[in-house]
Amino acid sequence: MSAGTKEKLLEGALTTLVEQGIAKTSARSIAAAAGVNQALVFYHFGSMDELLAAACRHGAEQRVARYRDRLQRIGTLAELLEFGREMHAQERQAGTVAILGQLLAGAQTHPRLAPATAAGLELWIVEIEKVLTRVLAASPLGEFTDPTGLARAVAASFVGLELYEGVDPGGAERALDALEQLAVLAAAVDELGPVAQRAVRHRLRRTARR
Amino acid sequence: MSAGTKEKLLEGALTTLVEQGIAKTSARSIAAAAGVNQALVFYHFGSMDELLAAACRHGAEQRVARYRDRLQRIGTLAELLEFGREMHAQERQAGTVAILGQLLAGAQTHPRLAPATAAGLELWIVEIEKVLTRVLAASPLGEFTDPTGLARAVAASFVGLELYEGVDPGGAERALDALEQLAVLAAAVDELGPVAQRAVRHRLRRTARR
DNA sequence: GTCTATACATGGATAGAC
DNA sequence: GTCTATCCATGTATAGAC
Repeated sequence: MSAGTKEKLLEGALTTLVEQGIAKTSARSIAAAAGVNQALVFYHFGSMDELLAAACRHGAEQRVARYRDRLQRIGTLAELLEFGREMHAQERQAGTVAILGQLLAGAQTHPRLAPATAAGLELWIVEIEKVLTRVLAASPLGEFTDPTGLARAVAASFVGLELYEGVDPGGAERALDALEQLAVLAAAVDELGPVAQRAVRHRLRRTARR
Repeated sequence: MSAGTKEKLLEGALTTLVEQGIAKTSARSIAAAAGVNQALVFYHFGSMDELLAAACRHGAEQRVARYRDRLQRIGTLAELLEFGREMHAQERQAGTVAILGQLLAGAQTHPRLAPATAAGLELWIVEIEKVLTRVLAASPLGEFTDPTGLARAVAASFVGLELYEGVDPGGAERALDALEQLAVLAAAVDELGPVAQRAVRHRLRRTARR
């Protein structure tokens, strides 16, 4: 059946990206991972470009769907932090971020792959942005932050951290801890008393002009 | 002359990584970029692995050296921010971050490349860590931050942002702006009056336990 | 839709002349 | 140290039988 094979190839592409990296992801390696004949890559997708582009979209949609509902019910920075840790652990194990890292690296010099990868990443970014917008609007920090930009920064940074983890797991863990410490710090500002908040705001308004 | 050819190959490897990406970086493409014979890759370096590892180290040392002195004279978060912007613009143009992105992606599934890439990144991290340690020690934020972890987070995030920029330049610019806004915010806390600082500290001490 | 076979390009690596 | 030539593996893609 066609749908079965197409699906197998999409999944095969994703596992190959994780296990072999973009440099060794080929029609043959994908077909082997999918357990199907190599020629079927071209029958179903026409070219490697198209298969990788489709796999990127497929993988991102599949994964983002797992969190959409839950993210919608998050209201505070502290809640977001806790759930973010959970998501991060799950997606790390699933290889989602590793896939994005490999595709992003490949897309740098591969015009056909770039828009597809951007679209895949965008699926994540949209969700992050929605939560951040909601959470920051209810915070004294809202006035000084840009959820649209921050969502993109968060997504890109996670990819960078995942790649870093591949060559220095200890360093990456230390980096994640430091960032979380920073986020906890921001969450603490949320709960500052009104006098202190006013003082902080006043100072920020004077300085944060750019 | 041997030193000349070795150097040419190292430089050729770096430009090839930027222009073609890790997936299409080969002994032939590097030799072409270097303007030397393909067989010389193996005469001088033995294998592609070794050449890439050497190129990574070579490139990082060369680039980091440009900033070491200047970074040593930076004393405040605001100064660091301004100089960081300058460094970022220069290194982006030189392709330094793009190279690290490609090597990191390749290293994920390439045991021999991983330690070399980690070492190259570490050269940058060490410098960032030194400045951050100095700057944060003089700041009320010092008590709540970990320069070692932050330096790693900064380096990894920049790689992620660079990769993201390759597929969505507008989004990446927005992300960088948002992060800079955040950094300016942190710099503002540095200059808070003593009363407000005490209030912030008090609150943070109570919350930032992890 | 799927398989075998195959053409044709590219890449890693070595041998041996210069 | 450098060049030519070459071997062999891997990769993209297509043709044609089933």
